[in-house]
Amino acid sequence: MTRVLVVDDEQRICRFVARSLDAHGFHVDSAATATDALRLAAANDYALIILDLLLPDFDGYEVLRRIVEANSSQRVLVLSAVGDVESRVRCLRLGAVDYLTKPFAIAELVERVKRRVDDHGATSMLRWLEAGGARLDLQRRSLRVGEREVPLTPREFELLEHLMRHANEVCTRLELLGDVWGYSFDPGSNVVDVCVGRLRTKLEHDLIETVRNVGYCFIAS
Amino acid sequence: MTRVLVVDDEQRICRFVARSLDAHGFHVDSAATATDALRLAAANDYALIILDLLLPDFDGYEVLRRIVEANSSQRVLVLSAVGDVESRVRCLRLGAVDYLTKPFAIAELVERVKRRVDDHGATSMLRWLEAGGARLDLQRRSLRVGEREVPLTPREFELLEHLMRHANEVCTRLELLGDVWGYSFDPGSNVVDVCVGRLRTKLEHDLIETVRNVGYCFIAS
DNA sequence: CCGGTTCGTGACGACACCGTCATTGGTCCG
DNA sequence: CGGACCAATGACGGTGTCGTCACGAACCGG
Repeated sequence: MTRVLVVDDEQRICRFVARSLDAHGFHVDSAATATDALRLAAANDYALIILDLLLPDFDGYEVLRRIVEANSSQRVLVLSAVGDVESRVRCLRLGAVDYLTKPFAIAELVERVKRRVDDHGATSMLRWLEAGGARLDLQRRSLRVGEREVPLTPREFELLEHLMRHANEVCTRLELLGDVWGYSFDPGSNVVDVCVGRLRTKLEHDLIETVRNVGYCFIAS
Repeated sequence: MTRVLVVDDEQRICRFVARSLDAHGFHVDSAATATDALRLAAANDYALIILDLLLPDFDGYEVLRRIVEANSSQRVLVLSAVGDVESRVRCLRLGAVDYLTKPFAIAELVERVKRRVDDHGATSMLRWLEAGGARLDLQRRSLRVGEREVPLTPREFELLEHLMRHANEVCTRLELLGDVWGYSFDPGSNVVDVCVGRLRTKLEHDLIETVRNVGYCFIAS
């Protein structure tokens, strides 16, 4: 069973989250202090660690740093009361895979956990992603569609990587803005649409489907 | 012992290369046809395959494609009589790790084989490279030096990656031009020097040493 | 010490990237 | 059918990247 560690000093939240994840088939451990968290993280192999930044005995960033330093492939989802951009980028730079601000809807947390756990297998470094006649070379950051080699800009690459990693799933604009652009807010423009448009002309088959009012979806079959 | 496969239709070359590599401590298998090569590649785990593009029974590019397709982490060094740029980039795009034109000095081949074999362990996807107080994040393509996060341009990243992967070894300009710029010729300008210069200002400690008349070397200690 | 070669660096310009916006085209619903 | 909303697209410009070059500094041999 997939193991997940929840780190939060509030017993209430810990139990709440644990119960919800448990109901979705995860095996959940929990820790209320940084010391416990680090000990458990070192002793077990968790698919994901859900880490509250506010802990009694240690600075949250420091805990994150140590966890990732000890095991660089450890995936961490940060929970935080502060939602500002600096904190977000700081965590992502330290190696977190996602960042969610309190208060949060439990449904969203579960969704994100599922997604990040699924990532786990895929992220562990394949050489390329392949779907629908398109092959994305993750090491060379290039795209081959059919027999032709198509150059991608960095942004286009990151966007396409995200879409292909979640092939056949709908990715919302906000999710894309967060994961590809690093925004935790809506810039109020159509950046995503434009970038998707540019990708489409390069892919030349309609591999990216638009889901009205929601976002986009890469069609794998 | 490190296993290497030599694929060449000329018996003479096969034996010659095999003997030289054997003398340097490699366990060498050889194949004279594409069919044999594919069979052996599928059956064994080679640290490196040295592949002549000119084979009696198959197109060399096709063989390369199949080898890499069957095992995307298989490293292949291409030997070829044609030295033009198109062939080179085509092979590298298909997944080759190096490209050497015939005729070649056996010493150079041995050197390259050693280097590419050493790569093997390092390349198999660490999260980051760390040396001399600098940490290069291979997934985020960013650099952390001390406590500061320094942005790198794509070129700078690739150059620094190469230098750090071969820390404490001298990298010649030609080697860098080949591996980082994809040139198989000398453009007759000082691109490398300029790019190294830009990197140095970002690293801020003199981690990159210049080796007069040869090239550059990243100092790890 | 001197001349030649090699290396470092600042300036410049071409070009690509990418976010914005306005306009057009599509879709849904009353 | 018409209006409202949403998505697609072409144009534009700011900004960053990167190769080139020229000039000065460093180095080396005689």
